[in-house]
Amino acid sequence: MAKSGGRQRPTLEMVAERAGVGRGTVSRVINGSSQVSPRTREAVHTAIEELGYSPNQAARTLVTRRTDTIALVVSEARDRLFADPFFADIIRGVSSVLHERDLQLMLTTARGEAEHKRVGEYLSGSHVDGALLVSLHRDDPLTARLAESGVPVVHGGRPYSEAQPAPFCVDIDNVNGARAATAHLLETGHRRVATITGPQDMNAGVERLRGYRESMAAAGREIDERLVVQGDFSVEGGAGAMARLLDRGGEPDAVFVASDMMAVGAVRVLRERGLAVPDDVALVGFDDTMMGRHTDPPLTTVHQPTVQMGQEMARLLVDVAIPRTADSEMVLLQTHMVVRDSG
Amino acid sequence: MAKSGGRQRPTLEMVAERAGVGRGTVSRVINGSSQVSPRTREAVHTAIEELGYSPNQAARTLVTRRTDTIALVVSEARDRLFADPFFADIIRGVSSVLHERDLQLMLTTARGEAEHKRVGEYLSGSHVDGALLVSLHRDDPLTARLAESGVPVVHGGRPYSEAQPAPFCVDIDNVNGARAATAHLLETGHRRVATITGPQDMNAGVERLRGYRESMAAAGREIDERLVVQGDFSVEGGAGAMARLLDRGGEPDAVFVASDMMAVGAVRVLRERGLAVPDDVALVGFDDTMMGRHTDPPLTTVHQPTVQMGQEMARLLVDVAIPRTADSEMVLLQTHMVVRDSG
DNA sequence: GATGGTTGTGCACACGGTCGCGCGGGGTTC
DNA sequence: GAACCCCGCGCGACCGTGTGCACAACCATC
Repeated sequence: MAKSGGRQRPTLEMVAERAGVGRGTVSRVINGSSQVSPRTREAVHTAIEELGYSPNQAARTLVTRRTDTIALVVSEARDRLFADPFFADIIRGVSSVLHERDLQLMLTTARGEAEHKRVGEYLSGSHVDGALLVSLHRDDPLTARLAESGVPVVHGGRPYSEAQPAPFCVDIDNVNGARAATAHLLETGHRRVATITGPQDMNAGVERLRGYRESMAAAGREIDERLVVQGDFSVEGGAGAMARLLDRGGEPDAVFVASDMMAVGAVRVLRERGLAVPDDVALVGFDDTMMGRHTDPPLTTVHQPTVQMGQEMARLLVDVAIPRTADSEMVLLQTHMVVRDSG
Repeated sequence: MAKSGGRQRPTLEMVAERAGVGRGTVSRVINGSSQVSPRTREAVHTAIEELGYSPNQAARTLVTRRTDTIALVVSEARDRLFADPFFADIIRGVSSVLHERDLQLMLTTARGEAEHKRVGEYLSGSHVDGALLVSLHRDDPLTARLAESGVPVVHGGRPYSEAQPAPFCVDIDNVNGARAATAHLLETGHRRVATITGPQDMNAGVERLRGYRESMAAAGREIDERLVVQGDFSVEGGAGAMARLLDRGGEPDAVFVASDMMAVGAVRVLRERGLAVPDDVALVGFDDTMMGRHTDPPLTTVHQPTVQMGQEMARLLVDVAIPRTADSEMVLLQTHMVVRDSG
């Protein structure tokens, strides 16, 4: 077409012409700038400046096969996704590292067979240099699909099953955290310590329940199964679980709740029933999200370094998984108790 | 490992060969599939299936100049960004619309001259089809830069100054919302209604203050300037502002707080000083984020349709700004009061 | 059976970079 | 002063896809 439109984006060629050099030289200046005289470089730089040139990523990607883009895939329905500050913190951590490295962040959510298929195809299409997978459930086929197509992947939290390959993985010590939380409730003199678990098709949910059981066993307590109810990490799920817990008649005087969001829901239900926190029922959460700091009472909880988890994931992907400097690496982050007023 | 070095991504050419047709035909089948016989199309489709072919986005972008990717740029420091559930809701709305349209979401944060320059260059580099700008401050040079380079842009919230062009814009009626909140406090019998404002280098901050002033004027109240303190939309900012408000001695018995996050901070400070909410000091927030629902007491606030705002932004960008079916369009969303317990 | 119209397909160029190859010229060494 | 090096740079072949254009094949029409 004719150059009618006027405002044409400048190309390498135009920069080269203006600077009085060849395309290749301009390219060299922009990238590694290996072998080029200071004088020429200067000329090229001013030409770039004057034209307001910026390289066309598509053209570059076509030949280098690098996109300088990382995908963050969250396996949740969109409306649940951002309801939990946990994800916000992950994004924050990931974002900060990618920013240092001059990489872009692509945000994707997917839940269910169909969407996972779509996302899998997309990611396999060399649109991104690698992918970060978060919040995987048991039946998520994404892991296998990506492994097959050779896309570098880092998992946040281990997949549910050992069968799913996760050579690169950043996780927190869920078992230990849950153990500490439960132990805290036991040590503060509570007789009937219940738990509201996370979804049992996620590793984090399973492990936090295991920690609870281990801690109870270590203290020589039998577990009344009426005191174990399942939630889904959401506020409403927590509320529902707490209601069921009370209705079952196990008469808990303390609850280890496997996420802060659920704890928020639990507190609401307790208050509705006229029960005081922590006097009638003590509560310990998990995650230490912003929510817990500002509820009433402020939540005693297990701090997990969520932002750091995002950072480590990004680092592992960019520094190890993509360059393939190792075949596998696992980062395990520790938790610690944050004692506030709820338990 | 680099096993199967032959594991080459299939190209159009390979598909064409397998289907016994020319490259062009395959391309036609994949895209508009305008003029191609059913028999040929079938053959091509099975060839695609068998090879697991997926088009190379970079090559396609290079010639079509379309990336099928939209950028969401949040003009805040990264650590403040996701601390506010407001942004989470925006992302949720944007994401849902983009998903329907088969578009990808690129997430970017930028604060300050240098970062804005970088982001501006990046976005001008035809890496995305358009951009969504959120949380602009007065001095943000991004708007002008992008307008100049011809990148389609939709603003979330009007820019601070009329001088900054924002042909496509989705905003909420801040003035009306603030008016309603203030009026509510006046109508419930409060004598000395103060306000904690948002940052005054942002339009939302300015307008919510204006709504407060208008409402006070309409009720015939003089404004004691000791009752007007500035916050920054954050929890800590709200806490600091509330402390200053109390220290100034204006003796407020109610406060319109220009964001829920600040209200959370304000509640904390009031409690620390032994003041009851709402009995000693009533509070009305703004935003109606998840936080406000679970604080104690639950926050009376001005609901703004944040998710919908994200959706409208995405729609406006994709349906109007990018195809340029109109030169400008402004969407104004209404707020409504949500009366809970804090005021 | 020749002709015209229609439909479907192959061909080749363009998109804007990267990178290896090869060359010219200035500095060094005998 | 000539031979040699090597640094700095231009040149052109790709990367994989979209698309206008020419053309072949087919059917209908006279």
